[in-house]
Order: sequence, then structure tokens, then C-alpha cells
Amino acid sequence: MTATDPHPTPTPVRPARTGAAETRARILAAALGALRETGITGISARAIARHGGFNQALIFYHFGSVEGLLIAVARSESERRSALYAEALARVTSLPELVGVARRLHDEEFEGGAVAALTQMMAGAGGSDELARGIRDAFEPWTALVGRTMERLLADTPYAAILPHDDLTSVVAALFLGIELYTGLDPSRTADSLFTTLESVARLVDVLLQMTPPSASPPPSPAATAG
Amino acid sequence: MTATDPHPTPTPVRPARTGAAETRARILAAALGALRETGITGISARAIARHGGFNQALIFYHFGSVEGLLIAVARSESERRSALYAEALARVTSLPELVGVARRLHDEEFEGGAVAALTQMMAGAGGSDELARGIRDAFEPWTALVGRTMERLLADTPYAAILPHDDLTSVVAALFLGIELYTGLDPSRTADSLFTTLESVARLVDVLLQMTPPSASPPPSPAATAG
DNA sequence: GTCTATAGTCGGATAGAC
DNA sequence: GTCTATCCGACTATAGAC
Repeated sequence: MTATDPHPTPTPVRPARTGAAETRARILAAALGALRETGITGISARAIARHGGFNQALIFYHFGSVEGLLIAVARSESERRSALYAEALARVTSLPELVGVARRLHDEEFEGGAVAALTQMMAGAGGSDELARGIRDAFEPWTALVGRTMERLLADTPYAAILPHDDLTSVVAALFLGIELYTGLDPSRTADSLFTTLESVARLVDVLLQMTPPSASPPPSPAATAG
Repeated sequence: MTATDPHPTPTPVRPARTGAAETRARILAAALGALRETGITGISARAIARHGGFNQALIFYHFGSVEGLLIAVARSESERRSALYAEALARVTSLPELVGVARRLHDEEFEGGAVAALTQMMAGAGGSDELARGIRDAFEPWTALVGRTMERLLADTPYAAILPHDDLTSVVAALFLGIELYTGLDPSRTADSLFTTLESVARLVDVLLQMTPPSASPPPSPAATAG
């Protein structure tokens, strides 16, 4: 983003000083920023170019189309988030810890506007199958890591047999996704107190996980609801 | 805000056969359908008019702008959902029942594409403060009813004191919202198995609600995580 | 209340100069 | 690889006929 350097350098040591990869990165960053600030409805090649201070035609040269650029953004974010989550979730062994990690990640990601951008793209995915696939891929590392965490959490409990961990993973992932959307809708309601309450809930459930199923707990029967 | 009716009709049997309210309803329905099929990115006055088979200018006559129409759609959906939820949630007294109701509502609403439309508008809200307020209002009856339900659920338990029911309401609302988004992203993954698993979880938590807090349960202390 | 017509703007995408 | 210039289509919104 810093050095544009468009002068006619005769390419000394570095093969191409023009920097195609550098430009691509610039465009990706600008798209992310524009997405965060104007939302998916305000997105356009011209708006992105305006936002990043480069020429609009570059988007089509490097990414083919605006949609192609958005897909590239999704993949790029996927890789970045993957590294972030892997390190953070590696040592999680309890539900309260998982919530704590989610809170910390939320704070960092929200700060950078990454969640807002992904949320916006998510809605855009409704109009494009290929974009939907891109977003799905972008979430894959996150859901995979949550999945492994859930598996580890249930490993030594009697609940592993009755609670399919892939469904549970989807539920947890959906919860965190929903929190992003929900808090994004109302600026006066911060995610902070939500996570605090969620931590209390996690503590309670965590205790339950250490116990054997009490008397009135019919796992496979879908009818009995303690009323 | 409903009856515009400014003409000097002598009101025979049917007040006005021209049907201003009727046209408004047609436009609202078309907007909902267009939102569902093309998503927020594909929305436009022309697309909505094409979808409903009427003239594009009618939108501006009746709603001022496309954004004004979307806000009206949000309010309209708010009222419809309010009635739906009130009846459904009135008799809910347990967590599994709440999940069951949510599942049934999800099925019905998803069928009609209402959740998809609201999801799409949600993203659109990122670009318009007034639209955001409209969507927030549209969700108010739903969250209010979930809130009352949560309050009732916790009423006779020792957890009422340590779990703020408004935060809990937000978490539950966010969860259901997230499920809509999550399943909408991947057509191969139905919400059905998610709800089934959620019902199992609800049964377990429901049992916990009937119990007194076990030994290692530090309500206000934020540090202790049973590890 | 509803229609046609149109002014004015903006966006996607490409051609071709540099 | 990057820029300027441009075509063309789609859009919002309004004016005015009916």
C-alpha cells in the first residue's frame, strides 16, 4: 500500500519491480475496506478503486470481474483466519475456554472489520453460487477447528455417543455467526455482555459435561420433554 | 400509516375499487419475492416491478424510494411474524419445546422464503441506518417473545439471578439467526439435523435447569474454568 | 392511481495507448 | 502492468399524459 514506485526501473535484482502480486494485494485490501464501509449493496469496481486509489480497470485485469475479486477476498480471508484460529484453538480443552477464545477473536476481527466484511459477502452469496462456494471455503478452517475442539471436549463424556459432533459444530459455528450479525444490526448492543453471559452458560454446561446423565434424560426418544 | 385514501370516494360497498392498499400489498409481496430469489444485490425498482408484473414508477409513488419499500417490507414482516410467534410461543415452558417451536417456525418460514428475505435485508442494513432500524423493529416481536420465554424458563431456577435474561435472549435469538444464515450458505446441509441435535442439547440443559448448582459452579467469579 | 417517456447518473467491461 | 477513453446497459427518480 505504501510504495507505488511506477518509474521506469530497468529491473535490476528483483525480476519485476512493477509488482503484480503487490497490486493484487492492494486491490484485495481495498475491496475488504470498501465492503466494510459501504456494505455489499454499495460495492462496485469503481467504488473499490476509489477506495484504494487505483484504476478501476485493474480489477478486471487481475480478477476478471468484481465477483471474481470478492471470491478472491473470501479465499484470502480464509487463509488468514485459518492461521489465527489454529493457534488460538490448539490449547482449548473446555467450553468456557472456547467461548473465551471466540470472544478474543471476535474483538480482534471486529476491530479490523473482517467480520463485517464476511457478513456482507455472505448475503452477496445469495445471488451467486460460485461466491457462495468461496465463502463456504472461507469458513471451512474455522468450522474444522471448532469441530476438532468439540470432538475433544466430548471425548471423555457419555454424550459423545448421543450428540453428533458435526451437528454440534454447525450449531456452535452458527451461534458465533449469528452473534456477529445480531450485534452488527444494533450498534448500541455490544457483543461484550453477550460473551460474558455466554461464558456463564459455558461454565454451567461444562459442569454438566463432567457428570453422568441424570435420571430423566432420554437420549434417542424424541417425544419426552420434561414439562 | 396504512390508509392513504385521499380521494373523494363516496364509499359504496367496497370503498375504492382502484385499490391503493391492494396495490401496496402487491408491491410488498413482489419485493419479498424478488428479495428471496435474487438477493439484496439483485434488488432494484425495475427488478421488483418485473417480478410483480406492475409498473416501476408505482414503487416511487407508494413508497418514495426502493429503500422506503424495503423498510415497509421489514415492518410488514414484523407484524406477520409477531402474530405467528405469539401463538406458537404462548404455551412453551421448556427449552426442548422452544427448540421444537423454532424448528416448526423455521420450516414454515423457510418454505415461504421469509427468512431468506430477512437475511438478505439484514446485510442491506449495513448500508443504511434507517433500514437497520426497520429490520431491528422487525425482529423486536420475535426477540420479545423469546425473552419472555427465557424469563419464564428461568423463573423457578437458581440461575435466574446469575444469568441476565436479556443477554440470554440475545444469544438464543442470535443462534437461530445464525442457523438461518449457516444453512442458507450450504444447500446440502439442511437445518433439520441441526435442530434435531439442538433438541438433544436442549433436553440435557433442561435437566440441568431442574437441578441445584453442583459443587464446582462459581457464578460471579470470571476466572475459574473447570479444567 | 397508474401509465409512458425520459433526464441524468452510475456501473461493468473492453480497446488501445503508454 | 497500468492508464485513459469509451460503449452500452441498468438504474433512480420525476414529469406529465391518461
